[in-house]
Amino acid sequence: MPVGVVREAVLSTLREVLEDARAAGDLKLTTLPALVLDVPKNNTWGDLATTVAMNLSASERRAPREIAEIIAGRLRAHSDVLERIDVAPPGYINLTIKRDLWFQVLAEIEAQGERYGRSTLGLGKRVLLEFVSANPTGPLHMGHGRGAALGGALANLLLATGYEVTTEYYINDAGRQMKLLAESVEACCRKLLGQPDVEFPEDGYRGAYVEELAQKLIAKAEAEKRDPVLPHLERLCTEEAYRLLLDEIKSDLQGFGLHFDTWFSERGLFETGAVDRTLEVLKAKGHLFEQDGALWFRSTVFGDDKDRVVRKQDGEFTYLASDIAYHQDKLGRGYDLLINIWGADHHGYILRMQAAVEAFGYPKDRLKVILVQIVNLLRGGQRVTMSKRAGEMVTLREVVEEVGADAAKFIFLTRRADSQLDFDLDLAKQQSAENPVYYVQYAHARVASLFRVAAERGIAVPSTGSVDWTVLNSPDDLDLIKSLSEYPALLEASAQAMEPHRLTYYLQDLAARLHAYYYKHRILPPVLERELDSQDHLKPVAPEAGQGRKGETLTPALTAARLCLFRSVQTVIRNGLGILGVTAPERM
RNA sequence: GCGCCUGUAGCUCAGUGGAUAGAGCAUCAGCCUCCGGAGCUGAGGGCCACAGGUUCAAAUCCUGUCAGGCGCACCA
Repeated sequence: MPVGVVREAVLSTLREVLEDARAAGDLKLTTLPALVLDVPKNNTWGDLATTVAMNLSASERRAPREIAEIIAGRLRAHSDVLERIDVAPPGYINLTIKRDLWFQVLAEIEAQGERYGRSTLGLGKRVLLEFVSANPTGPLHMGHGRGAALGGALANLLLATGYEVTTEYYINDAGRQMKLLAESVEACCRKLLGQPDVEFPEDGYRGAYVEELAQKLIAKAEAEKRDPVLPHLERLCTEEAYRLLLDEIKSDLQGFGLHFDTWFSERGLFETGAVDRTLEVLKAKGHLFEQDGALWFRSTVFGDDKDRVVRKQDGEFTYLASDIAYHQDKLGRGYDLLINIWGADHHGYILRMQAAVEAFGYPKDRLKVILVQIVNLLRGGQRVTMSKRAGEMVTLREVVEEVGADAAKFIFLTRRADSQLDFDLDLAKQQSAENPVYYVQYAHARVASLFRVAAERGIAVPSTGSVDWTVLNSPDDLDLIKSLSEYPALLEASAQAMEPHRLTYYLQDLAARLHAYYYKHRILPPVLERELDSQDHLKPVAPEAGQGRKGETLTPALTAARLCLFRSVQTVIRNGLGILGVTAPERM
């Protein structure tokens, strides 16, 4: 598994040493444990640490300390990779990496560029990621936005770690909600056409967008010269209203920088008879029964709390029926894993959907549901209330227009999905360090700016092959490189946990290190005013004239090495932001 | 009542069973002759909700209690 040159070198060394120890009879090693390399809490202890000795203690029936000493002794023969090996109580093995190896990280980043960090962890497994899937009964709101940001980032993350990902939006364009929408719009139309006594459906959709929709439909009917309009209303409202809303959803998502590979229609499931066929399959397998005039799915067999109705007394299918058909369809398309991102208020549906998955003969973990907790919108520190019924809500579009897609996405991804999120509109607009997205983007832009200045002065950013690494000898240099080297392992861990938010934290940390380094160390030689020639062209001063903040002498070799280092940081920030779906600007 | 999620610094939150629990904000004290101050440095601040248990090792796993959020339809 490619997790960067440093970890790969250490892991293979460790593996080799353990094999040798077994061959020599030093250790029994009946099973080879999973080798985990941690970054020690205190960087004076070493660069990487392994707890393998402590984990082996039980099976070897020896003190962890003893085992650690055996492994450490053998590791000391590998001075090509490891500079120092220390055993710390109760059985840590702390490893200090040979300096030369660190600089290979920069060469690796240069060689791989935008591919740096990618891996084959997923082994090409096929994943179907379904998210947003909001009913086309109104505009997208902030909760959808969070699901959208998470889904987009997760898709990129899985793609980067070797999965084959398809993104899909399930359109609930059938059923009761659609009917309600049609009735609501129709009532609105009639009112607009001068029928003041029309009854607005109870539980109908209100809000300004319904009226806008009504106006659009009337305009459309008139444009098609349908006169009178009234007889066409019902058809228009059921056939056209949701399509217009769906178009808006599509354009909102596009404005949010999201792309879906497939749009799957619920209506289609009914039209092709898929729902009927699905129920036939379940019936044949003995998972359905009739009671009180309704048709039930015996989901309790698979661990659900109670059995569920799939066809009501009145003969109509429930939402669950088409949803089961939809999931059967997905399963039938041959994916290794189905991932659904749902709002936390749907958590009660997980068991019954997994029951359906099992009923079709698949393991229930073939379906993984990620629940996203609610978003609280804050303005001026006050909660902005959102009520769909009353039509008061802040839409995703409005927020994106106000704060930008980048800030919105990044903020959505600064929390675990499990955690409720306070979205502070004022903070999101603020362009300062308080706003994490600007902080990270600024790090990228700052490097770009530095390169522009360098170019103006005729200083090229060299390739790693021509750089003398021995000049990068401060702890700050190594700290920065170590952060860069952690990126591939971080991506793998994030993908495995399906937690893109880890990446936002990593990027903030990397950006902070870059800003600190930049402040502390000079990269380009200073230009003194007297060096400006008559055409105002900047000329570099003599190399030996440059003094860094700490009094270090800035040589051309050091400038070259640091430019190279910065390019690597820039690449990693750009790659990371790319996975989050956030742009990496050259200028801000 | 049952289920899911959450409880970590004054606030908002990170923290893949490992060492002395971290970041941002807020507070206080500092840093621009120079590559972008949209930046940097430092200080204070913690019974990781509580109580048991598992483990060589628990903020992390298990059980219970308390508190908050969200669900418990022949709606979607």
